[in-house]
Amino acid sequence: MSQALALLEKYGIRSTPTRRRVIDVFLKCQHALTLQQLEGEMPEYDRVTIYRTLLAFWEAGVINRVLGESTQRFHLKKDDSNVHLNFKCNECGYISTLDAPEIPLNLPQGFISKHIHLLVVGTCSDCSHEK
Amino acid sequence: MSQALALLEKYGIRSTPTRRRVIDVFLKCQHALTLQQLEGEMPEYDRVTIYRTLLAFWEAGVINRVLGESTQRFHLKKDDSNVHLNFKCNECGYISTLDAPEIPLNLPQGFISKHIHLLVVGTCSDCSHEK
DNA sequence: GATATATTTGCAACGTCGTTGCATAAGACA
DNA sequence: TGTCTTATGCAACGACGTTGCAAATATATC
Repeated sequence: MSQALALLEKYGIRSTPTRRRVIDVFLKCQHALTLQQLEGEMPEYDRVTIYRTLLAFWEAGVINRVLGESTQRFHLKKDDSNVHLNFKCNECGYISTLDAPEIPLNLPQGFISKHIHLLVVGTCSDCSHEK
Repeated sequence: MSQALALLEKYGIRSTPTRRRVIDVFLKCQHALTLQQLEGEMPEYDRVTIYRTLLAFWEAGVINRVLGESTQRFHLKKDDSNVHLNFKCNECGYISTLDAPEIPLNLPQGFISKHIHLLVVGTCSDCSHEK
């Protein structure tokens, strides 16, 4: 069974061509993708359908939204951690998901943290080596 | 001299009614604001003018953008730290700027970090006390 | 203080993006 | 296979960020 099918089954989501295709694209591209990028990778599918597919995936917990960008980006969820670390390279623009460290948060009295979104902006290894 | 005027002078920005007003609004509201919220607070000024004012402030380093929201939010810069910590309350929706801790980032080889944006999502003290 | 120059303002308008409604097509289940 | 549920594609909307341009305003110079 394909990896895509296995994922859909794991999260209890109906298998359709669009959905299998979206997962394949995510598996192929290792960085976080915008809706537009997905459209570009699978032009035979409708924009709205991809949009709704992402919604369904998001609700089911298959993917994560990257916070920190004007246009939304998504990537397959790696683990169930509450800490989400993404790295945005200013040179190539790619957003990669990294393993999140423990964050020593010192929130003021009364504040309750549910999710921690970390976006680190800088230069990725590919781009820093090129110089 | 008003606080607004002092700020404008400090950053070498021309003083105009719009700009002084925008700063006053920021000083009054302690949380991060969207363009729309600013419009609401100063309806006698044009939407685009406020937009361009924010642009100018942003370029001059007067304000920071909060990353992590679909609609952009801005707040007066507190210090020159590279770590930006904002807290979004899921109940009331307000975004407050908190003092940022040291982040023990363990980036892979070759990654260079310039800015660290932290968005903590949860419940703020006001909303958690209400229950 | 008056004039010339550089910036800012307000208005109109556009493009992109996220989103919804609805009729049709396709998956699930008996 | 037939029925029911869910997904798809198309059209279209609204919000938001953005630009161009002419008029108004701030700053510099005399």
